Amino acid sequence: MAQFERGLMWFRRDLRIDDNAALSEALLQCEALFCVFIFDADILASLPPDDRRVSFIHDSVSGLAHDLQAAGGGLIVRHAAACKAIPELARLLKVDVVYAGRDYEPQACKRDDQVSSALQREGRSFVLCKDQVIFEKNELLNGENRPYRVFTPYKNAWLKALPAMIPSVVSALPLSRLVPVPAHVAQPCELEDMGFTRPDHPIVIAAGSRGAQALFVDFLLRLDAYHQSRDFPALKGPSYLSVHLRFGTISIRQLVREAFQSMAAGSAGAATWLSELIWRDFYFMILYHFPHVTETCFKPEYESISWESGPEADCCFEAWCTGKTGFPIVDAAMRQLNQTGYMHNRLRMIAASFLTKDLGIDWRRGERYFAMTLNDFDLAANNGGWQWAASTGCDAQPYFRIFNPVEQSRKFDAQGRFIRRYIPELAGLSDKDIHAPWLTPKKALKDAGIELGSTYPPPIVDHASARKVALARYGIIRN
DNA sequence: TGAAATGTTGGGGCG
DNA sequence: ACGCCCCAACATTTC
Repeated sequence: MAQFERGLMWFRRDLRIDDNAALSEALLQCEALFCVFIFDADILASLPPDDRRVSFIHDSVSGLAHDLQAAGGGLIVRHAAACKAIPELARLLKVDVVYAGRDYEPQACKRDDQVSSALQREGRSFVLCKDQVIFEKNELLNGENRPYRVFTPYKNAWLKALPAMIPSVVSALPLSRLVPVPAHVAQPCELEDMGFTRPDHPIVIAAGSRGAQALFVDFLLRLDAYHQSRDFPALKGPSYLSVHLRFGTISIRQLVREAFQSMAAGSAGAATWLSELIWRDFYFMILYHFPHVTETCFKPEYESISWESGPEADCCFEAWCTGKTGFPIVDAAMRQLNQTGYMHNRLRMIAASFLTKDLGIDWRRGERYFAMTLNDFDLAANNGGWQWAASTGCDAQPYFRIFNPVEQSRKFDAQGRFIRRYIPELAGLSDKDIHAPWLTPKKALKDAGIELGSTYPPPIVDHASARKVALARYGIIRN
């Protein structure tokens, strides 16, 4: 027996029908269910017109609309401020309830509070369902009944609690309750209508849940080798599913189910990959319990660090952003980001370490740049990753653990294959020389057609001295 | 999910 | 054969 007569499913970061917690619940509780996606004008206003992510979302929304139509329903699409548009639409459609997947970002929580009160003022309900994560809020607490701050014990508790949390079978949904888009609410919502254009270099990953499933199937063939290949940016090691997880075109439960089963069957690759998925849950949890991390260091004492600022620092930051630091692995990483919107995880650590430790620039500036450029940008994971690298976060690497960009390059791109891909002007250097052109004999440079300072920049800092400066900068924490 | 600095050991060259 | 030195290789400590 359904609880409500008419309902509205509001899709946000869960652009799929399969294994969608809020949609499942809405279908079970409503006799008739409308569906909507809002291109939130409040968010879109700050994005450039050719933002890759907007066209990816647009494609994914089209796919979702198609899937809903095929099931006998439909997707209402709007370009508006969501906090107003949802209550208005609820009134127009005379629904009793609005369902959505819960969002843990502070701004989204605020928006959902507004939507909730606006709906309740008119006697409608607003139901948020856990969908983005496996464990949320207080579902995993430590012995003192407090949120975990260290990853390893969190992971152990997570793994122990998992079997009870994940349902192994998804029951069939009453899709016949889906309602098509009523003629009087249909509106055109093409990219151009919203002031956006298709980017010259769109996200290369296929959008929509169909794109996600194809990618997942392909990754499963490589899963067992994940732990061996994932750290080498020249290899096809990662799942590349992050952008799909970001927009919910694939379900985290589906991924975890697969990873857990393979791990139980003895796959070391699956165990390592599952650990990465747990990191994702961990950072969602941290953001939920400690929302101050969006503005300040998780560890308050790290706020007393004085970062480099002024024209010289601005110049260094610019060089970092554009991939002109003179450190090939860092520059290749940043050029991959700028050209594709993706950066390999190992390179994210190297680039973040370089900005904060070698250049002494505030992690928040790097975080903001990644937020603008990463296809898979997610506040919780991006903030967690940056604070980890900057040593300011919970369970961060100790501040004295400083990456040497040349050592990292030699270790993880030994043949320079990745560097050559993104810095073709260095391609002529030998495998040995390509990691540090400034140490290369003059003749070898000349033979490779390189002139430091004109074809490729000299190193922007001396790592050994930058390291000492960083230790002194962070040393203030000890006193 | 470091790397540098420092300490220790042992083989080999050499007088 | 022996002591001495050098230094690579490895281990431990430190940041």
